[in-house]
Amino acid sequence: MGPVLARADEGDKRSAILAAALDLFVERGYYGTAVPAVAERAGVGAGTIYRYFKSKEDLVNELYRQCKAQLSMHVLVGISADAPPREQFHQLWARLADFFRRNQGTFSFLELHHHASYLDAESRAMEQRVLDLATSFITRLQAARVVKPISPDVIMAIVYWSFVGLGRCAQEGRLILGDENLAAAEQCIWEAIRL
Amino acid sequence: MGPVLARADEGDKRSAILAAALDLFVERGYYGTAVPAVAERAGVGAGTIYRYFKSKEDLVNELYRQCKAQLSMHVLVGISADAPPREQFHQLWARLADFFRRNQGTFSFLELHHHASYLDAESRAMEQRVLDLATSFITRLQAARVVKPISPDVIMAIVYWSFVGLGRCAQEGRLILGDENLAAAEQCIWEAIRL
Amino acid sequence: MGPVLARADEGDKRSAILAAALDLFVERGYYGTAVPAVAERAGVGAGTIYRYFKSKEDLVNELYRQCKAQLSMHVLVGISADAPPREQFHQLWARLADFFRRNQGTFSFLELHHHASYLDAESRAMEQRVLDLATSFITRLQAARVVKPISPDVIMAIVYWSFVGLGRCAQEGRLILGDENLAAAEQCIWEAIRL
Amino acid sequence: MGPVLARADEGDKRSAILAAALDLFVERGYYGTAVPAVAERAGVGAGTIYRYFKSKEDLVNELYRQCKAQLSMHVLVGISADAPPREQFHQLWARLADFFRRNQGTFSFLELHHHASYLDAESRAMEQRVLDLATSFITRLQAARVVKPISPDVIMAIVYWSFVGLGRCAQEGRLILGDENLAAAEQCIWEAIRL
DNA sequence: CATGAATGAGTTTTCATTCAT
DNA sequence: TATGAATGAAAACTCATTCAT
Repeated sequence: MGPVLARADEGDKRSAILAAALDLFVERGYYGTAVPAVAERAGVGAGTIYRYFKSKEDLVNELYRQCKAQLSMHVLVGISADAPPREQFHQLWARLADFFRRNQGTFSFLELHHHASYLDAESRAMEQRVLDLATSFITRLQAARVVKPISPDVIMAIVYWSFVGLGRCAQEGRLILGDENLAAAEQCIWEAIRL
Repeated sequence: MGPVLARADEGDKRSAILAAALDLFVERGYYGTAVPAVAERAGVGAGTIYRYFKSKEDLVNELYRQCKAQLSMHVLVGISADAPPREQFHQLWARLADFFRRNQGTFSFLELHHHASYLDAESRAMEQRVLDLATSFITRLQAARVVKPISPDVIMAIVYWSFVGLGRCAQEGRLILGDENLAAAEQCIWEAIRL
Repeated sequence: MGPVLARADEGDKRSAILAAALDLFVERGYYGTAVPAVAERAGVGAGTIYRYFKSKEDLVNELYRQCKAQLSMHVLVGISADAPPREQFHQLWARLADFFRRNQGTFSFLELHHHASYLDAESRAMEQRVLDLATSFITRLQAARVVKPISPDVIMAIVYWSFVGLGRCAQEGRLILGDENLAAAEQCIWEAIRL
Repeated sequence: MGPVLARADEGDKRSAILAAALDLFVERGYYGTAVPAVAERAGVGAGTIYRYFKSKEDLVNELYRQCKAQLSMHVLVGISADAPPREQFHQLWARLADFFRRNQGTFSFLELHHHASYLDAESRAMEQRVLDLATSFITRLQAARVVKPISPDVIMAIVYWSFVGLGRCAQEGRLILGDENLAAAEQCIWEAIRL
């Protein structure tokens, strides 16, 4: 077996561990999840996890960073900055919805592990970078006088956490996050923030 | 002394345990909090907790129900149903803010333990009752044609979770939840939901 | 209330505790029985037990001695020494059976706590006294050349433990310890030991 | 090395735990024996016991079944069914004595844990199988008109429990279970049951 | 590299005993 | 005298981590 395949295998194993950890951390929380349980679901030996991650804490932090990067890539990067503001907001909302539909686990994980005590400096730093990205997006719309000239954090909280709330309702089965509800919510939130 | 003081002492100890558990569950989560740690912070022996609560799970459920009741009492009960709709919404928002300011721990606890796997049937039932109360409040405003005629759950998610997001930003220090920001957010959310 | 009644009450309480302990020790064993459980079944406060007994170990030892005394009084004392030997043996057997029928709990307790590690010197001494009594009874029959001239302990083991075995079978429901089986067993054991 | 040695090691550890548990359960009883004490005597870590046994209850049940199987194999299986009845009984008695001499702990354990509340259905079932085996042995001798035609359970109780009693006396040091006493007791019990 | 048996510190929970009332 | 709430030491059991294979 050549080194290419070997590296692919390595990647596979690492990914399998991260995927298994994601599922279990969402289901049972960080402290509620045993490392051997992650190993079993990933189909690897318990010791193998320690080849790829220094500790359980390291694992959850790596996972957090990966998920955060995925979310911000998917949602924030590449929105057409020269489209009309309402269209930009529509794109943002649609990307959030798309990400949620395709990566419910990732979304739940991020939300449940928000600001948890075991997140390290690097994870906090990455969180800050994403926040900065989001803030600059809002500030641009405010500068164009299409979004209310209030604290960008207030705008951000409203947009992001409203969506989180909708996601939770959907997961609890109290709401179907179909096109209709998504469109209605989008319009609500737009009216909330537009000038 | 008489039984009055004795009962007060009993209540004191029970309350001390609940208060200590609230703090620690918010800081470290349910699985991350050891029962002796709760005991120590409450200033009682570890065994004493089991006089008042059947198990750690029982403790977290009792706490959940107490907090949920407190929140819904404070926020939903007693809003003047005959005031103008905008005024009713203002009262709701002000009560949320007031509750948050005075019971940040309670608020965080409820939000972190939302739909956790260790919540029992009774806690779920209480949650449902509070949801029903909130839904009927929204439905009334929709019937009066002052709130958008979309799924009440969407309205509820937007109002409640926007506030949760603001609370989180405040706790992380990214936002000061003063009168100005609160008023701005209130106006945003009103514009989000009003017809 | 006069001292007479008070003392009667005291006796009642002590007896209630001993009776409760007997039941529970038989059901769950010494280590398997909690002192508060004894208190509850006896209808007294947990602390009260420590007015009458120095410790759990003291309680089980007092109980052991009381039961042992009861058994030996009932079975060994007062057998007509001048009756024919077969009649003496019949009396012994009938008394054992009678005691078992009327005090199954006491009988089981004695048998289960035979030579347990928590029995103290006094209890062992009482056990020895009862053994001596039994031995002298057997030796007398051997001197009269009606019982086999072998070690009295062998005779004793056969008589007493055969009866214990019958009692156990009865308690497990595999045998009804009625007149018929008792008479049959008596005749067997007599033939076992008679010269 | 190969899997053969590996498996032998596994078996060694499991056996060490069972042997340690046997000793301690005999000395202090089930509830009186702490799992870490078993671990220490077995020379393994406390957690290791839970690799081999699901719980303390599982451990005691496995041990019970193993001991019961050993006893019945040793005593009941392979008695020459075509030897003269008195010789068959002699073989039985000699096997009991031999088993006792070589496995005092096993014998005591079985006797102390007879019908204990923590024995599970499988253990009870195995006990029943052994009882059935013994009953059929007795019934055969009764059919041949060499043993008294009374309830086989009475016969069994007399034979087995007399031996138990002798074993106890020996363990307490009140009796030496040498050839002489064994032969005397054997003759007694034979006279007890023979027609 | 990968494994999973082994471990002991840490978890939840129980209980013998004390002591304020 | 009687109580039962309070306690902390010790129980059963779990799990992050290591290491021999």
